[in-house]
Amino acid sequence: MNGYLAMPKKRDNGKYFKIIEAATKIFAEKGFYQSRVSDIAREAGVADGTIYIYFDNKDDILISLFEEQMRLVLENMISKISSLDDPAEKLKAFALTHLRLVEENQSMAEIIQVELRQSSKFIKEYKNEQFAKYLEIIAQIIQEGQQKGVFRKDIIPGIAKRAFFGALDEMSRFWVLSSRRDYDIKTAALQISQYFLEGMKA
Amino acid sequence: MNGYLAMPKKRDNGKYFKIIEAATKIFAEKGFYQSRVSDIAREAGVADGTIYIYFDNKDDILISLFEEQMRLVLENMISKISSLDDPAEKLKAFALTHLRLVEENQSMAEIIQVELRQSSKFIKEYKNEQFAKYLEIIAQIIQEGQQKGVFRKDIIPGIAKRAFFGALDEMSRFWVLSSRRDYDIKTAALQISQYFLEGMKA
Amino acid sequence: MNGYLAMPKKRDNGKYFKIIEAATKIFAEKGFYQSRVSDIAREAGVADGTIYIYFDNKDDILISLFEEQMRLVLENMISKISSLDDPAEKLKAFALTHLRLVEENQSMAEIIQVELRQSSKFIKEYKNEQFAKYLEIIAQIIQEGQQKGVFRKDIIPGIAKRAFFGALDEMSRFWVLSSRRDYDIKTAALQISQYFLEGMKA
Amino acid sequence: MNGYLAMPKKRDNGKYFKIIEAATKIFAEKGFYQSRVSDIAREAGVADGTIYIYFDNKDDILISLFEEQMRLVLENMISKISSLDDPAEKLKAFALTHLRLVEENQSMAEIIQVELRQSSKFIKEYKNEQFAKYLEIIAQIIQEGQQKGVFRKDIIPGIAKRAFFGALDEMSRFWVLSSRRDYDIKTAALQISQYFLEGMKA
DNA sequence: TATGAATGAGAATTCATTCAT
DNA sequence: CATGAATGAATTCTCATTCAT
Repeated sequence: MNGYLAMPKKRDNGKYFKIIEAATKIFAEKGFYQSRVSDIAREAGVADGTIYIYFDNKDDILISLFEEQMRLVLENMISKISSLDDPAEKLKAFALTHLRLVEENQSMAEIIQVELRQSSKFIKEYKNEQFAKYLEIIAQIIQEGQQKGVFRKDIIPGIAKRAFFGALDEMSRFWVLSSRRDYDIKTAALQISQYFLEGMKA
Repeated sequence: MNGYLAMPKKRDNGKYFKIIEAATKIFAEKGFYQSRVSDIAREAGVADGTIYIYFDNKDDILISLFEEQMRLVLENMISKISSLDDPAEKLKAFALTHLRLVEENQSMAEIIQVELRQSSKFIKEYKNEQFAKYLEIIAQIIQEGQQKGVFRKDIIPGIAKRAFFGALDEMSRFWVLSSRRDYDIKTAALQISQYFLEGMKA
Repeated sequence: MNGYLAMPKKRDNGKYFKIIEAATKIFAEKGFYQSRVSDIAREAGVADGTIYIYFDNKDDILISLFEEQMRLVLENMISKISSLDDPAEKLKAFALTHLRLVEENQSMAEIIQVELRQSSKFIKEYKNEQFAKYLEIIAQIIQEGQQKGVFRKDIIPGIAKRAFFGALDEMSRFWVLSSRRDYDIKTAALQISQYFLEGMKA
Repeated sequence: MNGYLAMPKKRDNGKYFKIIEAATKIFAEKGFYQSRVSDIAREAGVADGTIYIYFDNKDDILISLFEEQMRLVLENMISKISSLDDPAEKLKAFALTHLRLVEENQSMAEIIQVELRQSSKFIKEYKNEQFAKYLEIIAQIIQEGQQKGVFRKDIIPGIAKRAFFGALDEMSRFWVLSSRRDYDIKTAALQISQYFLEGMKA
């Protein structure tokens, strides 16, 4: 059932995901460059060499981990959003869902924030399509709002999507990296959505 | 005005800054971990060993580079803001100045965005102190606005400052990393300030 | 008989001992500080990195080499001595065995004499424990002789053991370092034992 | 008055000896290879480069230090011995003087013991003539004793000189390296001389 | 498939020595 | 003579990756 091209990795037994999980933990703890392949192997309970049966190299672990996770995140987000009609509600839902995902998945969030989204090595060489799709969800909400006449026409979706994502992202970075939690998720999600909703209101 | 203690070891001749400049270029090009100390030395036109007369180790180059730059950025931003009265104008000025600094100083911006986040915990934590000061400028503008009654009282400055910075930051990350420039700086700065100004208007 | 904990990391194949042997040769030839880890690796026929699978670092090679050898030397010496009854005969046997061990194991002897003394304080202190046991064999012979009434009671074993060992050691140092051999081993062993036996006779 | 050939070093001001003194302290503390030329320079209160005006290189410092000191030691020892007639008294005097010199000059003693006499690098390349002269003093005492009929004829001076020196040396190594002092110098010197005197008595 | 010992290229850092001032 | 900043060769150790078992 798995297409050859779309799923070139061996995933028969659980090892592929065991390694992904282990890498998620290790990368989040120490960062990509500080993490040793053998650390991941130990954490996953496999031999060093086994990693290279499932992944091409260390870079590939990071990218696979990211793709794997982003697929889930995108699915999750789309299902949450698509059941709603009102663009304003969609935006609020996006904010809340995003922050919740970060909270439920701290390690992954830290990796995406620190290692992957910002890593010049990867961001430059690796065409980050998953992330672009994620941003595009926001852009679509905004465009929909503009078509429905609830958001101002002069809002530039290409700017607003980044601004909105950046606002959420900075907030979650703070949480992820500082382990402090001054404001609860709902409050933060609401405040941020509010700034933008008011700011973009027609 | 700079205290003796804060002063880097030696700056007699221009070597200290020549190395900082070289490192800025190299780090921006290849990333911190991909950069070799000898790359920096070659770029700076000094011997490898000379680096270690002016810096303790590779990490110290990154930290010094950051400190050197943040001093300028903070000074610059404060001088731009303090000449204005209206909190709304201050926020707009912050946005514009921030994006301009990024543009004028691409390599440095890239390093701060990309490298300082993936570096060792020590550096991350170190960075946060300087960075916190920068964020605090925004918080102060917001509080001032609330006191003057131009911003809503229910805005939480601790959230808003991050949201606003994150919006700008995401925008500039896009520029820095993608080398595309779909929107000009003024447009982006205005749009982003506008979202927030409208969103926070009393 | 050897406890698990005292056992070097891995000895599956002969690599551990191949490296010890290679190091013995190289250290004896060039001295500890003049020897390169890669020299040892080449001599042992392994890759540089392989050394670090079996040893923690360069110092650890020297320590292991010494420990490995001292175990043999102590066992050897004790078995030679314990079969004898007369303290005078024991002392002669000690002298002869010591000089023979040195002769049969020139490289090792040179390392113990030369390198362990000039190495870091840690090694010096470490060495003393094993070495103390060796000296104690002499002290016991002397005490036994005093109890049996064949050695004078005013002999201080703590001084005599060092004097006797020092006499042998200086003799063997001469051999080891000079590669001259003016006197044969038996002659030297007998002369030296004689000085002391006469000197300590009751 | 200083012959050109015998005294090629510049010693005008006190710098030459200041450096020798500093090196003596530093080498004794950390060992030759662990000592940095700049450590010596700092200790001597001169610039790094100044060292190279007075010495050819780091090795040369060690050798010069040794020669300088051995000259004094030899002079001292010869003057002490030559005033005595009885070979037995001479041997006792040698032992006492040797141990006193060690005690009065701990740093130097440690260097001679650890760094120079045992250092394969130097001992092999550097023809240690001063040390040979020192040993020869002992041999002469023994030969004199044999001629006077107080020492047995079958004593081999070439062996006995080393045995006697080795006995003293091991004793002093113990003092120098362990910083313990279980027996006072006179006791040790007397015991050791006694062993040999009795052992060599005709 | 799975293993993990072995590999060896690679990189940060040190420090004896030089030489322009 | 004296200085000490600059040099750059040299060396230990790491770690991603391979491959014989």
